[in-house]
Amino acid sequence: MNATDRSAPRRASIGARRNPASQAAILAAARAVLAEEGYAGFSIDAVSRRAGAGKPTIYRWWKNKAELLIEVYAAEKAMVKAAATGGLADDLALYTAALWDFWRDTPSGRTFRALVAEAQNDAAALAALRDKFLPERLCDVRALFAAAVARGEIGLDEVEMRLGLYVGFNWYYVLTDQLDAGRAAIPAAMRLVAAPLPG
Amino acid sequence: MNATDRSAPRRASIGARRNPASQAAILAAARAVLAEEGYAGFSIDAVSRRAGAGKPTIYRWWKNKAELLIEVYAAEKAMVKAAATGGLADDLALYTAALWDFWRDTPSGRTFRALVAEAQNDAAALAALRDKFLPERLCDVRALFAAAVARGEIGLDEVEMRLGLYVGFNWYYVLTDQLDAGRAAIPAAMRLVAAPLPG
DNA sequence: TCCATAACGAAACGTATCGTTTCGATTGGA
DNA sequence: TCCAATCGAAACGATACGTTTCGTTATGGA
Repeated sequence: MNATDRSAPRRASIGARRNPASQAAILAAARAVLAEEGYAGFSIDAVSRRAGAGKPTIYRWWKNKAELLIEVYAAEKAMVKAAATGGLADDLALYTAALWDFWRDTPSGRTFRALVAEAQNDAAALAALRDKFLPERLCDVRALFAAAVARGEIGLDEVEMRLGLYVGFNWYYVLTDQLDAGRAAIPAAMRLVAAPLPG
Repeated sequence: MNATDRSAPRRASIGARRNPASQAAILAAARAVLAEEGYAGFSIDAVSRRAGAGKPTIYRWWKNKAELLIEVYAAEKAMVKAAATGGLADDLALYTAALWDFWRDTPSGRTFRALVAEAQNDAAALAALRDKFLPERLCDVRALFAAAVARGEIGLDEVEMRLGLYVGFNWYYVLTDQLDAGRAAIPAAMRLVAAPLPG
């Protein structure tokens, strides 16, 4: 039983308004639980215990588990930077390698996997993943594609299809926990994603 | 409460051996629960009630939820046939369209999504998905790639990378419940998956 | 200055799930 | 004949969910 590692700091009420320290403590606890136990151990009860916070406090800040997961992911400062070397394939390969490092070196990979799993449980979580989380996360990649369109490398009407291939490639390897094994395939795969349409 | 829709057939013991009728009833019940409620409602208790079977009987046949899920998927007669028109892109496009129909028209899409979600919960489920379920399901697609290698369309050392792109493309659309919206992108995406490596 | 207001953590609620165990009844094979 | 293994039913203890209640705390408006 190491659920009580953090002796509860016992943040008392600061009056008739929500305590930001509670929110921060809950986010940190959620990140820690995900990092140490993965999605299997990620329960509201566990986060509550770890944060020394009451469950009502959690539900006061987040509607459900999925929303908490999304914010945990977002709180992890996205160190994934979009490169711009001039070729879409190289840009994507650099970006993807950085993303996979990010997934491997932070709790974010596990958070992401938890989010996808939660989305299969709960329709609201799926909607949040598809319509809110994903568009935000794909912003940088979309910019790379847009630049390639501007350079005439690919057609504008091909962006969504290429994006589907790109996103799926990432999802497959992270969801099957094969980021290390699949790493070598990144450059060639990105060359295909960026390749001119044959025919 | 429609959990007791099926009035329990009450299959008594048939002696000192397991009753195949129980296995069949459990599989059918599992399929029905998945079809009607999705992964959220897919609990051992629910399947047990629906099948009119005791939970110990379920655990006598299957080690855990993931194994039951895998067999539910396998029991759905795979109507996805591999085509062979002579070109990898066309073969993949035909196969993928059939697979997506299969996912849409049977409980198999939901079963698959449940399996992926379960794999994020349970390490054993992930191992079963990656090392047992996936290789079996990818057999036909691998044959298409192998034929393309034999024809000289693609290199043998590119198969795994292309397979990663192919599988991920499918996963992304089914896991985000966008099979209908993504359908139009199949042919072009498969042309890329089958395209010669540029550079 | 006073006090209604709202958040706080703790605890317990009822419901649900898991995987296991116990039970009496059933039936084939040794 | 009787042992053995299965059957469905029921209950177990543990855990999780999301909610409610409780006594405490301190702010901010009257």
